[in-house]
Amino acid sequence: MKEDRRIQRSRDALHQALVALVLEKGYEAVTIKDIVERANVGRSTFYAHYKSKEDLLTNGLAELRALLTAHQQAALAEEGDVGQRCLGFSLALFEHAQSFRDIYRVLVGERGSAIVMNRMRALLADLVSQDLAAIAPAANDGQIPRSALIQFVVGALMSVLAWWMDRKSRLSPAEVDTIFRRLTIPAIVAAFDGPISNIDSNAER
Amino acid sequence: MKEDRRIQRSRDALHQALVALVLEKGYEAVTIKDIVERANVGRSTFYAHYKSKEDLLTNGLAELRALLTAHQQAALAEEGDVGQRCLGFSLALFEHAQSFRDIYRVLVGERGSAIVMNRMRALLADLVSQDLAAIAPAANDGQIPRSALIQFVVGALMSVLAWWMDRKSRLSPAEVDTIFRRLTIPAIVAAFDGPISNIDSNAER
DNA sequence: GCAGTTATCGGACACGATGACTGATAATTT
DNA sequence: AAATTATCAGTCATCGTGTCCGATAACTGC
Repeated sequence: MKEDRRIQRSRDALHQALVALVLEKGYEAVTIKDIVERANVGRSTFYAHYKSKEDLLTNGLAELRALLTAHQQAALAEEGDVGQRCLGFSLALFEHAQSFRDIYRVLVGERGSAIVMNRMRALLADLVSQDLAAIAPAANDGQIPRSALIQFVVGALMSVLAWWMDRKSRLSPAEVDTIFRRLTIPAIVAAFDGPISNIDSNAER
Repeated sequence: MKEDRRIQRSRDALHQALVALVLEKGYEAVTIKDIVERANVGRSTFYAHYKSKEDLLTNGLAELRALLTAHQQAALAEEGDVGQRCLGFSLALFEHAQSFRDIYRVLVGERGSAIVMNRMRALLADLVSQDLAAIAPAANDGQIPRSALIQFVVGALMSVLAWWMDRKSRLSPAEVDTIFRRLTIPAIVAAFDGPISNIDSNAER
């Protein structure tokens, strides 16, 4: 027995309505009344499926998570030197972001909410954490706590992503990815290296 | 004629109540009723001073802005090589954050609000922008847009700050600052350098 | 197709937060 | 001491939330 078609239609409509409305007014300002009116479903129907506005959001994020982890696994499986495999999912992320620009602006951009962004942050932190674990399994980081490095990378990633989304820059996903990697990889390398006394003389290994 | 002492008392009480409540429940969950009850202030009094919850918040942020810009100006005025002047305000920021841990957890941490964090982000972006302008006045960045670099640094800074605040890590401001700089400075250097083909051979200048 | 299941609808309800308004009271300033 | 004015308590209309119900429609499995 498949899932009732009515259920799919309602859920889809609600998800789409949420995204559209958050882009217009911001997450906090969106009311459930707004959502059900935009989705053209009855009020009770909403509560039949989701407990609250946040519940609806959480549900929508599940798909994204699955998609990104799949991309990451694929990237990790491929061959290449550390500089290529490290953060291997970033290009896929930027490409995915371009395809679903609207959703991503809600996830990382100015119009997002603390709740949404925290969810996204946690999701990316998982990815980065696994990625770093695959690159440098041991924990002999050069005095820099692993968790700090993870948060650093996630923050940088979300910032670059938000920067790209909010401005109308015509950069391609590959170009943005290049920017991100050129900035981030040196930081990761520096984290794994020993102490650095000066900037001008870096990476003598 | 100075400002009425009753006004100061009311405003102070409201500010303190807001900070305390946000730390307990998160910004969104705090109601005006909560605030006036905690502050022991009449409901109408709140509306006599502030238009809304956000208005109260904005008012509180003004002081912080003044304090941080002052710190930055002082740091920029001092002498030293690029590695020292660059992001010279960061240590002051971390020290300030330790002194006002409660407030900063609202500003950058998990319990903060999108509104507050966006304000904080804009504030830091101004500081970083001026800082980078002082270091590298021209705009011949190595293919990396200046605005992207600014957002990158701000995101990294807020992430490290949030990481430090949210965990109970006993690190001193100086230690956190070292972590932040060791990660960020290489990224900035890489941004100003020419194209890099590989990670292992970077900074050949 | 038909019968049984079930999602949806729309209305009603209680509840809590908001923001504005009032007159009386108390504190402060000059 | 007198004039000013911030504060208080209370009231009011409005809005969003979350829940419940019966009636109606749509869907599924046979």
